[in-house]
Amino acid sequence: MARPNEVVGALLLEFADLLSMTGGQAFKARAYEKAAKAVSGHHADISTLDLKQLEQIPNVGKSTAAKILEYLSTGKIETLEKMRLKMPAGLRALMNIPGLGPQKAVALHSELGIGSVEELTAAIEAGKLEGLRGFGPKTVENILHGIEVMQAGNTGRVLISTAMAVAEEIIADLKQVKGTEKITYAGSLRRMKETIGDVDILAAANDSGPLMERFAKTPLSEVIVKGPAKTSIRTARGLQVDLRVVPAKSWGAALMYFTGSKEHSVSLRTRLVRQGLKLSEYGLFRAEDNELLAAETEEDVYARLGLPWIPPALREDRGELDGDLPMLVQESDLKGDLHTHTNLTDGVAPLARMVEAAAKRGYSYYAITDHAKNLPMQRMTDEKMLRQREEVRALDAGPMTLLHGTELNIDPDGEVDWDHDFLSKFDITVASVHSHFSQPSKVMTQRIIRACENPYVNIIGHLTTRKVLKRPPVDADFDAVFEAAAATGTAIEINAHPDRLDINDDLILRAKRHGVKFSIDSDAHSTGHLNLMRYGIGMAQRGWLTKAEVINTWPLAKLRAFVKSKRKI
DNA sequence: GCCGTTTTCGGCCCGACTGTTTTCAGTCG
Repeated sequence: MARPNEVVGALLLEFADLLSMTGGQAFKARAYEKAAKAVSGHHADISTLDLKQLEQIPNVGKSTAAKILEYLSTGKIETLEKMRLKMPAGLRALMNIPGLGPQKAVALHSELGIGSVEELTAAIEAGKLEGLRGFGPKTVENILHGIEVMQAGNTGRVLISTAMAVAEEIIADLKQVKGTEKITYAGSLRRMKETIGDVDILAAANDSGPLMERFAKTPLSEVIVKGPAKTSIRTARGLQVDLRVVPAKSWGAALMYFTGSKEHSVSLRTRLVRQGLKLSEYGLFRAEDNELLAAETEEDVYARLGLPWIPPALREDRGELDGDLPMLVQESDLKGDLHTHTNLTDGVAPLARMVEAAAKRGYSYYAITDHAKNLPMQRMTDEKMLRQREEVRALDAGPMTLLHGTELNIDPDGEVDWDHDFLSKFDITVASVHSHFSQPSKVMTQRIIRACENPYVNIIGHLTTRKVLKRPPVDADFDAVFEAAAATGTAIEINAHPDRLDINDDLILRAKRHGVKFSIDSDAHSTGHLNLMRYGIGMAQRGWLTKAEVINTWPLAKLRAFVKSKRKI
């Protein structure tokens, strides 16, 4: 079952949508949207909070707090129920059609009684929209196309790696255009969010024409809008890509503007309005006389606002404007990878190739952690594992130190594959849940805590076992797990594979509060996967992590001491 | 509905683009 925070967040969002459809309440709707986001992302379980504590959540006031309490005690929110009665359930789905917002949705309902996507399609086919104010032939055509796009499942979010590949390909192409002074990706991709809704590309050039022309001709894509400052396309796979072109002198302000997040920008803007300033994509200006104060670099603009440059991963309005910023962990801080596979189990590359590729990354240590024997499909045996250890020792000629480890299976009771004697011969171990995902929360929690208590388990791998956009996380009391991990000296993995990104930023922030240590690992099954670390680093940065909190940035001696001290418990 | 160095009322980011409009509303990010 989902956390109460997410359930209530979704209800508040529905409330916001319904409000925006009734019109004239735009600010109220926005307030509920903000509250919804704050509640979903709040670190504490809202079902454990009282009225006062609920009101402490930013953007949650008396009214929303009361609604949350009402939901927690009765299972529903009376005012929401009443609003639902006024609007057909399918009307909200109309807003998912690209180009169709709340105003048009409600017009379709009040004028023609349309309350679902099916009814809208039928009405268009019957010509009923002709003559309806605001619905000219072009609009109707766009709506039909929007329905097609939506029904093809082409409006959702994509993995960050998918978006990154598209962005890097387009940028490489547009770099060739004459007159392009700078070009980079911005938006949620630059902030390293786990999924990406659309790709924002920013370029600096005096004349935007050639860039826009070239971009509009991107193969296998359709143009959504095209103008001198902004052009949007949709790729065949349904990913929207926006290109903005600004003069080089506005680069910093524009990069800030298009990097967002929206919440960060709004918070920043609200503050500076009070100082008599205003910020747009063209620069920071004094409000009274429009004097340009800063624009060329992000550093300039933030500095003029009395702020340090804020790393994109922190720009989520989670307190980054309020005080000291952490020295975020960087990819160059990583001294090794502690979770990797070879073709002895389900990897595709032999040991020597993996080691060679890892050495090229400049690591000072590298752990081989093939699957353990209780995962039958991997056909692991004691003998195979011991033979691999000999191979690892033979290959270990430095300067990169090889660690022989394994990825253990946390069985349904919290036990792992081998006895203490066998386990004690590994240099380091990862333990992960690979089956029985749907245990009740209490059982799952105890299961993982028991693994943490095993003196030979050093890292819990992909804790929630979720697959991004595919499989939900397991149900467990993660705060209890983090408490146990911190107490036993067990690190929690940040699995860098873009399919997993497990744990994610929200959980990292919660884990941090318990004093947990982390390990950022590629979980590589091929040499190419070693380079996926960038996504794990992105997630760690979004979780405000510093180098000191990440065990694979530590020197080898300190890492070995971390393993050793747990075995003494 | 929420918030506060403009603090219990009055403002809430703001610009680009499209379509329909005859000066602007709606949508989007």
